[in-house]
Amino acid sequence: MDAAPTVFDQLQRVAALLDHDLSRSLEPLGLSRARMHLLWTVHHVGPRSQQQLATALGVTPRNVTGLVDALVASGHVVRAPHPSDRRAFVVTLTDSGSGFVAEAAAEHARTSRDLLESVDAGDRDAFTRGLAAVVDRLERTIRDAEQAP
Amino acid sequence: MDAAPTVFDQLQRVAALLDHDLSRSLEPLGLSRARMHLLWTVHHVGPRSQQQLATALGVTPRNVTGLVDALVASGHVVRAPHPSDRRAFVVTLTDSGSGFVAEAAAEHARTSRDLLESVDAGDRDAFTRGLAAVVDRLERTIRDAEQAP
DNA sequence: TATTGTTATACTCTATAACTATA
DNA sequence: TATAGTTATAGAGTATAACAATA
Repeated sequence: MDAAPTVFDQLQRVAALLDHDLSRSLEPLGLSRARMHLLWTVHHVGPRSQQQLATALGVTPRNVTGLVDALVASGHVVRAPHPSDRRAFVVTLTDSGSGFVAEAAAEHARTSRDLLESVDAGDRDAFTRGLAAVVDRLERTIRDAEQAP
Repeated sequence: MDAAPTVFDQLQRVAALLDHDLSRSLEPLGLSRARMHLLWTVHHVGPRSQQQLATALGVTPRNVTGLVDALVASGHVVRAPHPSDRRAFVVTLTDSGSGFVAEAAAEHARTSRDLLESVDAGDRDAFTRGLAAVVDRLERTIRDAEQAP
């Protein structure tokens, strides 16, 4: 018989399940994780140049070109001319793109409520605090690892 | 100013951070996530045929062919003849592969301990219970969604 | 000279379909 | 006939490098 799963195991399991759940909800709408991520980022930081999006997403500018191409083709974003720099485009959500992000946000809120309700009422505050602490610790670990390579 | 992050947001953040951390630790060793997943699976379920690995990993047999090819080339696994079915191979870890999995397991244990220690001592039990409840809920949600498509 | 986005090229992971050798 | 694994082909996501237009 196996030992009890560690916190790491469980968090990995959560990651896999979230990924599975997200992909499942996105697929019928013809949107991949990477494209949704770009859509989501544009929604949250506002219309930006492809360079800025590349930085925000942590991928190369070339990669953003491909993702924006696909999202333009599917009608979720448009490339608008940059007001002061004729080399650059400003990537902006269409109504369709905005509606899509709003729907996704609503579903996230639903899932969030369900997940929190699945936690015993007396454990909820401690769980929430613990989760925040874990996020902090992971962020710090990664920052440290990147600063001293 | 943004509202406080939801449980969903935080779990997604954890997923992204874990992914980042794992990729970072694997890259210098020349192992991708997908290959490590196969290695890990062989370690946990024991030497298996490629068909069985495909089922365990939730990918196509063709995909397993490619991953095993790469892991054979890097010396982490070998294809042994199946004792009773001459069509099949049994994928087995080499010493190098086993050593690698052991190292990864040790690092996971370390990370797990660090993460749990980052949670306030009084919150730890509730956090652990809450995490288990969330995993259960996610698994149930996905199972339900797959049974009634 | 430096930056923005693109073309060119390549690699990994993934999938489906057709094929070979065995069962 | 059915199964195990492979070849053939395709597509998404990612990367680097070289190049055009513009800053």
